[in-house]
Amino acid sequence: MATAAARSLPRARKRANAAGNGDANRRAAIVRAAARLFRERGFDGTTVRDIAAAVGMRSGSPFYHFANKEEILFAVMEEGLRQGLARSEAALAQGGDARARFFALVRAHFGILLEDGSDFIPVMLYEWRRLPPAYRRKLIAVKDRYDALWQGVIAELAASGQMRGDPKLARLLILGAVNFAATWFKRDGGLSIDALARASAEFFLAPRRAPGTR
Amino acid sequence: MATAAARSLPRARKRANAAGNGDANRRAAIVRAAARLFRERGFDGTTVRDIAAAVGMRSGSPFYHFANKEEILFAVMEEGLRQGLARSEAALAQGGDARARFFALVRAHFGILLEDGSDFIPVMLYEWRRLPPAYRRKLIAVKDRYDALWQGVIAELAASGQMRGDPKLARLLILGAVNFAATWFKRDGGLSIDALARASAEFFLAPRRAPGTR
DNA sequence: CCTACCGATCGGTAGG
DNA sequence: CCTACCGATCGGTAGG
Repeated sequence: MATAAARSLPRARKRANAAGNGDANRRAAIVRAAARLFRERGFDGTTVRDIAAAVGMRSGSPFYHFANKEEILFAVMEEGLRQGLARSEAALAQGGDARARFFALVRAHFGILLEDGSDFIPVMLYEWRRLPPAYRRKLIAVKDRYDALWQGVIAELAASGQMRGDPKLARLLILGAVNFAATWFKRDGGLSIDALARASAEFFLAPRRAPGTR
Repeated sequence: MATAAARSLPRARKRANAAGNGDANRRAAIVRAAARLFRERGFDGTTVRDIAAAVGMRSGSPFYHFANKEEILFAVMEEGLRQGLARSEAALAQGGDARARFFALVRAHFGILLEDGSDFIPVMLYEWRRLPPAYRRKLIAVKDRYDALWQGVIAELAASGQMRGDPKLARLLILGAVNFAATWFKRDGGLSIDALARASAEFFLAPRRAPGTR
């Protein structure tokens, strides 16, 4: 998790971390504040001074924790993928048939996008181009694992006639539809995240045959 | 179309336009170049110098045509909506049943997002937050007209059992899925825009009953 | 539309 | 992690 960051940090920082003091908490606070600001104002629209002020530091101090601004962006996205994978795997671990697991995955992903403090994945979706290619490569492997979770469930649904079309296209369309909710969903709009997830999942699935019909 | 810009432009510019010379061409060239750059690098990642250089001007010259950088962004989005509305209305004007018009609308929108030189609407989708609120208000009315075109066709499909779920949610999910293709679709990927549009529209529609079954 | 320029801001650093 | 600072860049302008 800290592999990429560790390579370019000052020696003093590495010592502090090894000593097990509270340094990691400050780093996590920076990442959290940066995620919120990057989501609200974009990467280029957020200054390192903004991030520092949000955690009560002076303007130069974030560079004690990160070699440069891009590394903060990388840390935000890495944290998003970590949380997203953990949450999605937990959803799938509850078991049930393909339909139930699909519901759980849709609900988990809406949560990652729309719940309070869930700024990490939206930043990854909307600021991806700002991340230098060298950093991108490190995240793509993790993104692929995330996509594979979806692909597995969708392929299962397709095989049993519960979802139409090519499974890969289905995955891209479904994830696109869900991801775009980050731009239009308002929590005070009367629709809960649970209800949104349920209705969306139903929309994507082929209608279930009522028992006793054929 | 030029209403918003005209208010804040230098007097010399207004005179030139009224005289009917080629000034408008230079302005259009700036908007086109800005659209491409904003899409590639984002609004904050693009400098006015970049835009000027792309059309063979010196760094200060775009300000002869636009009062400030935000006004260039506004012009890009305004042009995108103008083109998008014209193209969508043309698609609908071809007539046919609701299913055929839905296909035409999906195809038109994919074109607006994915064809060469179609940078205007992607900029609107991905740089919307960068546009100052006063400018946003002017565009929302046009955006609403665009949404209404989709809502009409989708409501018709829903009423005839060819689309499931709440029509408004269906519109948001479908447009989200289509819009997100701007981030993943590669023209050299072997899938044509036509084929993508056909397969996607089929995915969203409830299965058509085969003739002779019930 | 160009020349020449300015004030402000920003990412980043040295040294403690 | 702070103080004090720098070099570069950027949006924008005056005057022609």
